[in-house]
Amino acid sequence: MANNSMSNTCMNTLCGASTSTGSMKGWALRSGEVATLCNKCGSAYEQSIFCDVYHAEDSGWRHCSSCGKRLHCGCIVSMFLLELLDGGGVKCISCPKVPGDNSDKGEEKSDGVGTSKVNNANEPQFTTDSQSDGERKITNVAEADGMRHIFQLRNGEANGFVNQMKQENILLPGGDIGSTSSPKFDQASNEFSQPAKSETGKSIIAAKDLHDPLAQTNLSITLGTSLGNPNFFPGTAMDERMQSKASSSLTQGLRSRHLLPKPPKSSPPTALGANAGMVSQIRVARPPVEGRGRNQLLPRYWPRITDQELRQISGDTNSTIVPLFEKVLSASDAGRIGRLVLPKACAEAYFPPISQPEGLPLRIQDVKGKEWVFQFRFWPNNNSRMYVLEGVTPCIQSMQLQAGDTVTFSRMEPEGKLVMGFRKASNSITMQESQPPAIPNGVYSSESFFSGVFENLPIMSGYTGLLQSLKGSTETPLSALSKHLHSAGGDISWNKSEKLEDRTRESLLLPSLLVPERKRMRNIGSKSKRLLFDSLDALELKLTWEEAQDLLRPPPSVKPSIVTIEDHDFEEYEEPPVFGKRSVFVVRSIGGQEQWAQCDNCSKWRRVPVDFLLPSTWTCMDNAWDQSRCSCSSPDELSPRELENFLGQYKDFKKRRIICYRPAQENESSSGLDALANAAILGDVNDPSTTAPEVATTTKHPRHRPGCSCIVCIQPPSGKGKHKPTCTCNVCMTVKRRFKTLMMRKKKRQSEREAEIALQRNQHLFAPKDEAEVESSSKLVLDPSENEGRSANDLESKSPSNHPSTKIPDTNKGHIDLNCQPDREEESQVGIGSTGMSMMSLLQVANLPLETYLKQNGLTSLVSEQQASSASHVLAQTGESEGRVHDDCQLASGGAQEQESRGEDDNFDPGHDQSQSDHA
DNA sequence: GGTCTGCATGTGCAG
DNA sequence: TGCACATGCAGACCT
Repeated sequence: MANNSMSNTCMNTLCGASTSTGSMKGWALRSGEVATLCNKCGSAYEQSIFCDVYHAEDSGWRHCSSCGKRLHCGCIVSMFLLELLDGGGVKCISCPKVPGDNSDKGEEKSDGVGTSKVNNANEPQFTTDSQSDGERKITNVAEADGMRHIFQLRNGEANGFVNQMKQENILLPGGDIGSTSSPKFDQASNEFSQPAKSETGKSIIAAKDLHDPLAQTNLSITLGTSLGNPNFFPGTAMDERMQSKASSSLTQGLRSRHLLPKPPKSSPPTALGANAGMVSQIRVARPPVEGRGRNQLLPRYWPRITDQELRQISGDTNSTIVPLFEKVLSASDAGRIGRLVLPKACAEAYFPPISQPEGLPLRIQDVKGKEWVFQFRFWPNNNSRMYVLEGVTPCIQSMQLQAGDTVTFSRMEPEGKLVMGFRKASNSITMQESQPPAIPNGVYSSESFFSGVFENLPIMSGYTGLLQSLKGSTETPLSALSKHLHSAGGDISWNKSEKLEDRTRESLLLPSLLVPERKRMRNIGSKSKRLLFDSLDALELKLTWEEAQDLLRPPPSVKPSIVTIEDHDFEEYEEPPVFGKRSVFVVRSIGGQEQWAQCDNCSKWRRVPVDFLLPSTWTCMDNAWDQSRCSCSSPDELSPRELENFLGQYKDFKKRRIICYRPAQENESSSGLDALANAAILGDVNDPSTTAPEVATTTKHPRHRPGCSCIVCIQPPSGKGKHKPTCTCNVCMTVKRRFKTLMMRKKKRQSEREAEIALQRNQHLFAPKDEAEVESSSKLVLDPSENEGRSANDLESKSPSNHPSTKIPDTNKGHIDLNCQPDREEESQVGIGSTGMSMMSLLQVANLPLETYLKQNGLTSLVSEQQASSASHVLAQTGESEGRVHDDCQLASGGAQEQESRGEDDNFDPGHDQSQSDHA
């Protein structure tokens, strides 16, 4: 047998081990499969190439059970030819269509293959290998034309191509290889006279036809595993499906060739064609050649490696990187179990064929050059196989990967080494900010593909990361983004990306950008219980009470009724508020406040009147105050630098908010609003040290009107210095008035408690214990006036768990209470009367000067605190929120002491009061 | 008790 | 409807 005499060299050119030295090891696998592994270098992709070498004479060649034609096995060509018979033996699949072609029967001449693959009319047909070279003409004219076209196309690179074809010929399976030498390769490469080459050429053409631009790419063809390791499962017929699968693998392999680094002009004809100019930068999924069967890789596994990344990963070496596939890590993959489930198609296409569940060790190099050995194996699963890589935990940990991240498998050519890259999938703005800027990370910004290597990714990676997240290039968000990019004039830079990011993020997470992320995340857990939810996203979505309040707007077309309380006008709406659009307030250095709104269409920022309440949607068209900027086509009023500064500080605020939010969450002794209310009353909301001095942005309180006494609005104006204790401005007066109200409540509760204790004491004296308890409890329930008179706080105070000193904010804190009743205060005051405390006396107390009251109640410390802590600078609304956040943080830790010092101040129900103010 | 291993099972998707 | 695959689970094995 000619091929037995052949000495082959390991395709790893750096290895060079040859069969003659015994360095090659092969396994004849089931029914035509063969796997080889170089003992020296571990390269394991040559199985299809040298299969005839490693097959025993008896098993290396099969004869068709029907026609007796000698069939090759386990090689690329035979993928299309071999049919495994249930009863044993093999059969060339062309037999039914080309019967009686026994010309090769018994012939041991290594013509390679029974290439009499008969296809449908649309398929190129090739003559059988029994034909002479002259007869081995391509009968499909179009195909021939295509081949000529290839040569013509490659004419300028003829030498290189021929060389490549030589290389391919070397790699090509079949008897040709086993029995021929390089001259024949040359001949073959020139004339495509060899069936194997015809087959390959066909594939090339097919690939080329579909990926024409790619066809101009580097055709440094190196047959990868994809070309030669179809798994022939026992008992499975090589039906059309298998063919297509094999074809898919083949075309994938061809595709891989086309994915080799190429001139920037070459762009895959993906749906991103519109972005062809950016294609070399954009992370575009490289689909398998389309139309080559139903079993091509699912798009989710298409590698999305930019050419630049390919060049990067290949580094200074001459190696080329052939992206094979990628996979988003599932929780299982990234878990401690250390098993990475491989997509079946990918495993069978790109990894060595394995016939035993034990599989074989696979050496995979990571992007840092470290080599890992994983066990590539499978489990039988529902008449199928489930391929896994075992022992990946160290590698996963080394790369610091987690569920949702992506691992990418590539092959380094010509070494043939498998390379495992990764790409982080973090989508948090904070995470991104925490990363070095060169490796912006995040779905909205960028990602660090092969982060160990691509530390100097171009700024474009911001978009590529985003695009990467958009699985499948045809998804609408991608198009939208593409449009956005184009609308941005193609000025793609990280800064731009950042701006986009800012804009989107500030727009409360642009849904269109969230959608693909969610879609992508479906890969890691389609089951609801498996969905991952980024904690910081959760944080983003978690609106605090006051944040939600910030977004509330008076209901449209509803006129408020004005209620005057203590010479202050309050708007009262019968309809519940609606959510409005977030805006940004800026305090100009020259003085004065500005409100800025972002157009929902073009994302440009427009200046709007300070007192304008933005509706839920707002566009430039609605900018009635500046006719020069009432269109999206109008330029930004802010210079890029101003905008950067403008948004940068807002981002800082958000970052601090996130940081602060956590400890505030952990300490529930004082809710944010509670703390804010107390802090506002004490006037220390705006600690200059904790707020942005000049630009403090947030939304404006919807009810913010002169005289509004809500928690937000009562805060002292900034930039005007501290208020004096004797200040009688509205703000100070409101603060004082509300504090008096607070004190009144405190007094009322004390009185009620005393009265209650006295009552119980009396009941104990004049009634049996049980009866007294029943009466007492029933009185609480049955006596509506008294029950109503008892505030919720009072009732809560009865509960041991709600002891004033340990009171935990009720569950309504942090939530919007749209149903609060403005007259509740009155009810509670009625209740005060019922407890025996004179309303007149309370009014007297209320009319006392605050300082007098405080002194009478031993709260002088609060006086000094209030005087010392008046926040003096203007609060732009973000500053308010920021102050709140900081106060949340500060009060979360110090809230207990503060509450303690304030006695029962914590019984002040800010939510109620807030709502009351709002409704007042 | 923890970890590993092999297999089973449920779910979503593609054909 | 079948397949792919994420994950559960039970038994074996290890510490």
